[in-house]
Order: sequence, then C-alpha cells, then structure tokens
Amino acid sequence: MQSRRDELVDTALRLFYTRGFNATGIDKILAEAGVAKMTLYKHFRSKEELILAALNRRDEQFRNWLMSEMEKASPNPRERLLAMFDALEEWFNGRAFKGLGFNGCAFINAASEFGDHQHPIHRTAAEHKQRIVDYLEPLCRQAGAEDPVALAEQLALLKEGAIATAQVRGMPAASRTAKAIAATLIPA
Amino acid sequence: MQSRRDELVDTALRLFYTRGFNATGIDKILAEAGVAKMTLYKHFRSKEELILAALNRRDEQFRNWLMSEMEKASPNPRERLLAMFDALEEWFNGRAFKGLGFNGCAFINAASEFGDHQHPIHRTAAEHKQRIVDYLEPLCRQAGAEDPVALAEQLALLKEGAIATAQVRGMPAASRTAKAIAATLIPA
DNA sequence: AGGGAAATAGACAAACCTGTCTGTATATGG
DNA sequence: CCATATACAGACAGGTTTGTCTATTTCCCT
Repeated sequence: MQSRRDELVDTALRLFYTRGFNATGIDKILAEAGVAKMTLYKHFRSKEELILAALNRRDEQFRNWLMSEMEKASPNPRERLLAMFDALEEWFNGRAFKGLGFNGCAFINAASEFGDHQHPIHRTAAEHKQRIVDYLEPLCRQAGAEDPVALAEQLALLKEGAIATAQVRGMPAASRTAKAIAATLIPA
Repeated sequence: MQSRRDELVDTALRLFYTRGFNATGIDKILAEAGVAKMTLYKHFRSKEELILAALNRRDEQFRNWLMSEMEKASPNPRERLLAMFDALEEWFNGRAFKGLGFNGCAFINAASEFGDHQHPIHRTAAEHKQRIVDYLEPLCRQAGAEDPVALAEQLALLKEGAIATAQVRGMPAASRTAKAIAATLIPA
C-alpha cells in the first residue's frame, strides 16, 4: 500500500515527465493525485524538493528497468551491452514503463529546463548519467575491452544520441543506428 | 542596422536559450530589448510565434556556423566530417557564439519543453535536425561511404550524443569521444 | 472507545503570466 | 513641412503561479 507521499511523487513524476517541469503546476499534481495542498507542503518544503524527489524516483525506476532488461537478455557481457539498445527501442516505442509514453530522457529534460550546472536539479541529472556509465564500465571490462573506461563513455554517448534522436525526430529506430555502431566498438 | 523586429528576435533567442522557453516571460524580453509590448504584438501574433521566429533564427545561425567551421577546416570530405566534432568542442566551451554560452542544443531543449510531436515548435526542432543530416549525407558520399545515408545518420547521432553529454554532465570533452568513434566509421 | 497524528477543503496573499487597449511621441517619405 | 506609419509608456483584464493559513474531518493505535 502506497503512502500519500508516494502517490504524490508518482503523480509528479508522470506529469513532470509528460508535460515539463516549469509547465506543470502544483495544483494539477494535487488534483490528479487527489491530495491536499498542505499535505504536499508537509512532506516537501517546495516544488523544487518535489522535483528532486520525482527525479530520484525516476533514477531508481529507470536504472532498475535498464539493468534487468540487459541482465535477462544474456549472461555474455558483449550481448548484455548490445541488449541495452534493444531495451532503448522498447522504451522509445512506449512499451517500457506502463502508463508512461516516451518523452525523451527525464534527466536531459530536467538539465535543459534547469540549465545552471550548479542547480541541484541539474546536478541530480548529471549524477544519474554518471551512474549509468558506472554500471557499464565493469561490463566493458568483462567484455575484454582494451580501455573499458573509454568504451563505457562511448556506449553511454551512443545511448544519449539515440535518445535525443528518437525524441526530437520521432525516430525510435535510432536505437538500431546506435546498436550498429556499438557492435563495431565492443570486442567480439 | 537592425530593425525592431530583429532586436526582438535576437533578445528572445538569447533569453529562451539561456533560461528556457516557458520560464522566460514576454516582459523580460521586452525590457532587455528595450521594445514596447505593442511592437511585439504587431510583429507576432503570440509568444509561440516569437519562439518559432527565434528558433528559425537559431537554425540559420547554427547551421551557417557549423558548415563554415567544417568547410574551412579542410577540403577533404573525411576531414571535413571529422571537423564537425572539433567545432562542437569549441561550442561546448562557449567559444562559438559571441555572448551566448553553451546551454545544450536549443532544438533539443525546445523539443523537450514542447513534447508533443505535432506541436509546431517540436516540428521546427525536428526539421532543424533533419537539415543537419541532409547536409552530412553528400559529404559521406564524397568520403566514399558504402551507405552514405546510414553514415550520415550515424554521425548525426554521435553529434546528438556529444551535445547531450556535454550539457547534462558538463563534459565538453564528449566531442572527442564522439570524434574517436566517427573516425572508425568514415572510410579512410 | 478515545486521543493524537495526519489529511482534508478552501480561502488567501503576492507575484507573475499573456494579451489588449489608450493616448502620446517620434520619425520618415512625398 | 505635413501626413502617415511606427514605436512608445503604461494601465488593465483575467488568469495562473507558489506557498501559507485556518478550521474541520478522518484514520489509526492502544
């Protein structure tokens, strides 16, 4: 059973993700969550804190999803890394998160709306991206990469490129473009 | 000499780019441009039309800059394509557009704030990205690519990945990661 | 069953938003 | 040099925003 706080964070995440952070008012979140305003301000000091909570939820949700997709695809490190791009395509096609169509990366979106790199929201976005790289690196090592750190950065960059391309141009197949490149980079 | 309309569009572009579209109010643009409100609404029917004008200006400005950087780097197609990533690094380090620090890609930002793919602003962003691909393709052909269309898509995806990485993680060196990959894709 | 914590509805303040309107001033071209 | 177009300042309407406050109700635990 979900606490009021959790319902608030879930609804906020959904609305922030689908309609933007600045464009989503507190009142809309409250109405959709069926929660009173004072309840929100008892759990969070401000809208900014709610955004941070929503992004932290998304970080957990997204990385859990991505890792489990990769890990269930194959025990082989190379195949696992390549499976990331198959997972992306599922996401781009709206099949990854129930009730949450693809609207780009929540963290790229957040970093774009809160451009100042010192801003807590921007920093949270940067941390998420770093965690993805940190997850890829040992896999790159296991796959026999000469420079696993560099390869992890390359694969992460391909992932970002696929996301941006899929979102802006409405091109879910960008995942395949990225996968084809990745296949040439990961040792056989 | 610049018309009032041009001053409006320039100021709007600068503020939209550095502080976001929804977060930037009409009044702030008017104050910074030193223009009266009625002048704005004589030239544009709404804020949305001003955003579209600003993005069209940016499309022209950005592609002119990118193409001239590439073309002055080398007459050789392969070198020209690789020079794109050197240009990106200049941009990431804030040296590309006078008085306009790097804040990600204005079109990725726009597509993220106006997520609906049917929205005129989102469409304008998609068109810009397509024009970049259309510029790369003949160069890929001249460089001797087996499948120039596919290579153009790959290079464009690397560009997007570098931009997103540079912005979210504050990592201008992402351009070099992308360039290293590009060098393996373009025939020697 | 009763006491305390938590959630509720709804009003409110103060600031902001976009877009309209009025009346005045400036500048340019014939 | 005057007529016309353009831009000006500033008020205004009507709606939205975040965050605070009060007074009431609901729920849970012992």
